[in-house]
Amino acid sequence: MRVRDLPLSSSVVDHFAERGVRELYPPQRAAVEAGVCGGADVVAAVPTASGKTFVAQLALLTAGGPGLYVCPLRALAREKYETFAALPGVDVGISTGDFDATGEELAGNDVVVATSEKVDSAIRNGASWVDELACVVVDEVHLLGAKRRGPTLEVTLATLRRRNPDLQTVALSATVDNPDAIADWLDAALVESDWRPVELRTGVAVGGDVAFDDGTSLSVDVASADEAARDDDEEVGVEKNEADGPDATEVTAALVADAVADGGQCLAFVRSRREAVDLAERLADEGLAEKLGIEDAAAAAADEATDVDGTLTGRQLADCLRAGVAFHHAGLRSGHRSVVESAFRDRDVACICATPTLAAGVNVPARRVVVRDQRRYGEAGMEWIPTLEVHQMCGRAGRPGLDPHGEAVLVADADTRAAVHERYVEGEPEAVESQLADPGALRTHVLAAVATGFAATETEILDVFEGTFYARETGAGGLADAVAVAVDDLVAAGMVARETGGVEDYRLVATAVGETTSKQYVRPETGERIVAGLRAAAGLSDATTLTAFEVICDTPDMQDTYLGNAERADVYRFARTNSAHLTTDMTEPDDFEGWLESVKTARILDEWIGGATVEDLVERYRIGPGDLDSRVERAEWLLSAAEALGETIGVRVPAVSRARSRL
DNA sequence: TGCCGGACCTTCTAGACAGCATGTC
DNA sequence: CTAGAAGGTCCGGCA
Repeated sequence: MRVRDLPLSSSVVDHFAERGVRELYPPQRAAVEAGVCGGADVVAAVPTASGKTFVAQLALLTAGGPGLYVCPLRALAREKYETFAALPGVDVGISTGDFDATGEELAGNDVVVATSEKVDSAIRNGASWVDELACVVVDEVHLLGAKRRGPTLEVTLATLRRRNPDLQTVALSATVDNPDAIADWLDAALVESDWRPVELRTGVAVGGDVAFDDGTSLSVDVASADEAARDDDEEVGVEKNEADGPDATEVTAALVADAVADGGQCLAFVRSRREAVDLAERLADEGLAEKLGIEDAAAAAADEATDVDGTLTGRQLADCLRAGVAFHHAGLRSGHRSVVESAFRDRDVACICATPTLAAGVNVPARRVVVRDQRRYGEAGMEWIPTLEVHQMCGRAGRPGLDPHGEAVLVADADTRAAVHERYVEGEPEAVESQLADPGALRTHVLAAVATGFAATETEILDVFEGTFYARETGAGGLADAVAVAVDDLVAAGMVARETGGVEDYRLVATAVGETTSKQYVRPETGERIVAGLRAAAGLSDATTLTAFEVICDTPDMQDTYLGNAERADVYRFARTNSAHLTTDMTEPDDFEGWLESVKTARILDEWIGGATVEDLVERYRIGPGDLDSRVERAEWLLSAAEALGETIGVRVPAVSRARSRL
């Protein structure tokens, strides 16, 4: 099947031809046969890099009306915005929290790219363009299984489809265990495929020996440092059994060096941020830049990193980059992240050592992917990383047109080899499960349904949820009790009121506070905490910016910052000496630990507006530069929500405005 | 007395969405 | 209930 046979304008056909796209990939053909170009609802569960974006473009271009492309990450939204904007004759708009593109101007676009939260927010704020859509494409739908963000995805999609029954829905998913359930939910045709443009082989490494799933194998020389270690073991005797091979880090280093010697780039995934940095520094000694002959470009990338800031992290990154290596995790500022990402795409970096950020983020394909750690510290101690996640890491292997094939290597030892192979090489990815039943998620979406006027009774709320993945899987009835609880909670929180019209006949309406809470896109618990905080602050004789920060940092919408043992006493003392400026009685909070963390965050933010530098704060409070940035960003948002809430309850706290303007 | 090595203890752990008005190029 | 790596501390042995 050829591109020019599709119902596309000749300029669009030319556009694709210029990029070498003339023939459809098998999964793309299957999507066309399923009717993406004819307005049919389609779910495509295919690997990353198998041409999902093209399927999205087909749907959007042939929809005969405005289209919406929903994706989970702002960085992804920008990436897609650029590829769509390159299409001839297509007006594209972007709408994410960090990107200016105001309300009604989106109505004129052929395609709008947005995050799911932004779409949800647009609906809550009554944006008109969402009702005029002819087509919605949801990228990474499997994320509806995500704890916090999954529910908003499914409720948003359900609402969109309910308000616009003719809406064409195209959902793109990673390969998961139950794509049929998703297709069934959307009444869509299912296209399933594990075809990839570049062959991918996955293997398990024990010592320097890798056994791939296609029967091939590979041996790399692992540094001799571990030989000595093995001698030591013998002396100790039975203490350690000889099954313990060389160190996983050494194996990883050898695998990276091997790929680079062959002219290929590598991605190495590890468990924690610090280990990503450690690995990168360890690899910096290998002279990878020389092996790839990229010294000059690597030095240029290092200079770019240096220009971002003078943080310790920035200096470490620059040093690594100079040696042709980089690390990547969420503690990096976005400036550093994009330096690393673009340097890698330009082949100016041989290897990135990363936490899972990179697995789900922007496109950074490599010749070889090494997954050093398959277990990670989680809620229940050491947990196996979900198969889906590991597959997404592995899926980054293989650059179309550049690599003969992609290789994914899972580093194990003799003890774990079988388990790793079974779980990740043979094993199926997990099924996607709805998280809507979570009480917190339900509260916010029940409030949104009431505040927007879509529902005025519990029955109508259930109607809204009827189109949800949860309802299709479990039956909407399963939600009835939980919704009743959510309504009670919201009434108790002063977000929703029952307007009685008869004995059993009452209507649910959002209170003024409930309405602005929903429109400001904060969770009900956050709105409640802010309202209480504002009232308390108004009663304080000396409310300062610290007061404002304490209130917004004590909400579930502010991420908490780690409070080390050594710091605890210090923060406690800080809280005591500043108790006149805090809205919380120190003997009161039932979650004292959590509150102390909030105080720490508030203190950081207060010093930030007081003129402290990133370098200083990062060092003194042991947080990543990127963590500081994201907290500042959130504080701006929450302070504006606090201002709006203050206005609706008629309580003015000047310190809030002061804090906000100084941010 | 001073240095070094090792047993033992302590610390720490992935990621990232949202509002809005005003100023600036 | 379940881990494991890195860094710090303290003690003992040795020159």
